[in-house]
Amino acid sequence: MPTSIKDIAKKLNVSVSTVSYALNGGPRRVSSEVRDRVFEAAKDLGYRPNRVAKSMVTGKSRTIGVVPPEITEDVLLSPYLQLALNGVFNAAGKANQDLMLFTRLAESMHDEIMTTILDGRIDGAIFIAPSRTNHGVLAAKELHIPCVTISNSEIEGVITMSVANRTGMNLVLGYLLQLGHRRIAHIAGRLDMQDAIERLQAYTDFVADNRLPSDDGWVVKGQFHPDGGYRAMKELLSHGSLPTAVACANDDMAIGAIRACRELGFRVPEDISITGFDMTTTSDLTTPALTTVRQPIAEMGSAAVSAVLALLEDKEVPVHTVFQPTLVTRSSTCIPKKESK
Amino acid sequence: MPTSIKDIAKKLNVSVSTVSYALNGGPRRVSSEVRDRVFEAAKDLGYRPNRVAKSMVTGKSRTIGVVPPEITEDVLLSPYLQLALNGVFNAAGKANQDLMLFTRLAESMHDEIMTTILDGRIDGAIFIAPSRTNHGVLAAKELHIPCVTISNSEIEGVITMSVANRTGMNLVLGYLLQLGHRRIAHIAGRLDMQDAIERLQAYTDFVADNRLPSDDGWVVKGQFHPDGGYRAMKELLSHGSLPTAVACANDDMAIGAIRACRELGFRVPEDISITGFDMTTTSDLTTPALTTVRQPIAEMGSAAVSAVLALLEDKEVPVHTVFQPTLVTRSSTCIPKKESK
DNA sequence: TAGAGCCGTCGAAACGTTTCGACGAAACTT
DNA sequence: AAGTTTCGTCGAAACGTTTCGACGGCTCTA
Repeated sequence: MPTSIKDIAKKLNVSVSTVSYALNGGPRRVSSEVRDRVFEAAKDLGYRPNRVAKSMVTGKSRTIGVVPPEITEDVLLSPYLQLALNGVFNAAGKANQDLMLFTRLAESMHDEIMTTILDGRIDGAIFIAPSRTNHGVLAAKELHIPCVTISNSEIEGVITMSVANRTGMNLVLGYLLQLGHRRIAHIAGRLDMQDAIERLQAYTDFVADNRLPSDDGWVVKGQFHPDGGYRAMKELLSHGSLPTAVACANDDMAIGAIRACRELGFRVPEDISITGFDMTTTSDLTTPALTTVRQPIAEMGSAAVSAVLALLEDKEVPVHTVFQPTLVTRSSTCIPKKESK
Repeated sequence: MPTSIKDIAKKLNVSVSTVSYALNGGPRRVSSEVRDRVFEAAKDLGYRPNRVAKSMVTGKSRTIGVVPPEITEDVLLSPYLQLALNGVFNAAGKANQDLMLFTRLAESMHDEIMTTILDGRIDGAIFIAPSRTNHGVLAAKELHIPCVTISNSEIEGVITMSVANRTGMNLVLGYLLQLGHRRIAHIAGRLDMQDAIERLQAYTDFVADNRLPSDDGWVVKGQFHPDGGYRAMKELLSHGSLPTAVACANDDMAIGAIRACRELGFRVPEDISITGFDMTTTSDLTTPALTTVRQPIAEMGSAAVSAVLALLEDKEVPVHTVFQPTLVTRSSTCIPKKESK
């Protein structure tokens, strides 16, 4: 039904190849007279090139696949994913690439994923925060498909854009220490994820290195969501020995933690300082606005797109690019009040 | 390079059609013996079906296009778009459809857009909150491509999922009135968008119908972003005659408005009640949490996906589906304090 | 003015599928 | 036992492109 290159050829009594050359300015020259007539006919007939057909012969689609962390209901509501997707989106736009968002990779196994991803619709894929056993990544790697992850779990041989987690954690802990805090607790993330592990480790090391008081109850798991943070904070506050500051492994949990404090009558930051990690768009909407660690996610998204493009051209790409986080001090932290040491 | 159906056929000394029948379980039957051998060979050779080739012959791609409002930097950071995209994403996953996110439709004109969208990669498109002159929508409509909008600007003949804006506004204004407010101001959105217009109109009518006091300075434009809301609120507060409540046309502006109040020393809600619209994920992170109007965006996304799918099967779809909003009362509103009438 | 080289054009193959018409062989009819 | 179905299979066309080899006609150059 839609007009094709053949229709133009027929109408003009020229060959399809000539039409193709004319339309693409393509690898052979065409007389300007014919070229003009081709364009005119194309316009008249309302011709639209069929990208699928083109893809089939060229093997390229000018489309990059994006795979969200683990596909469960409402992933896209995660502020972190929002940030990352936005970064990738902006960069893709600039690079003239569209994005293919995979929706059904959740429960699928290795084989099925390969089938879904590697079906020719995309040139390369970006995995956002895949778990370490993510089948898609493994599949892509195995088949040498251009594939980049925005993540802190390095998977051997997979191009990764990551953030210096330890640095970030040290930044925030150093700041708390400098304010005068010594009794610092930590709400950890999902410990099956590398980020959570690294941030926890940075905390443990920091406490040891600076000979800060520690307490078994001061490390609580919060699963990276607000509710987890909320519960973790309640647990911390019901504990005998109270910290003066709590460093959370991400903003979402910090938000939950603040809510828990408020409910139990603790003021933030006067009674207890709280910090986040990620600098999501939500982190300055809370009261008080969160002191947090900014990950340059937009830049990472952009770098990921560039990396996929470079891989497509068989260029060398460094396996591991580490981005430096920065400290963002806002009002959820202050000098601790003097009291029972 | 990758193995194709032909390789399987060759290896097994059968025809490609037989292999295709075996793999797809149809449309013709294949002896179970051959079928088994085909599957085995497919596995051995690491066969992955090529979706692009399939698309070319079937003309279908099992992919739905999603077009964000107007493509400028950082669209994806908008909480409203996040909500809508999430709704579409969830529904698409359930319907076994992937999503194609268009990144480069911003400055393009009519023709170019048609070329980009209608190039065979998608079966249908969902436009999220397109402006009334959106070229893509017009193009899709013109060419009878399955196309659905999630929007309140009805475009003639285009399937639309919208929210009853007036109802929503009446809900929130009615609530304020019931609390005892009579001096109510409005921060309006971008008046080139239908939502903004309808919400403003609902406000104007409500004020007139209930004979509420009104004031020229009580309707301020806020452009739908937090900064706009912030500036609008400052303007309102610097005005001689103060309202006791401000109904904002969306949550983002309400967030800005709250910040402005705080900076100028007004307490929310004690001195001034503030309401939003949309119930974005951010609306309960503010202090106080926003009283707002919930749009069932997830449902709308889901309905949009279903509609595209139905259109693809040539089913009839109602041109206009209106969803009912609900009032969410939280703590940014309270009874006005008695003072100078 | 003959040979070389370039130019513009054509026809055909290729990409990986799906599906239709054909056709023998086997399985049912009566 | 002859006719009719059904079954499993094959070959080929089709989808809309790109691009390669071929080729005739020009324009150079010597």
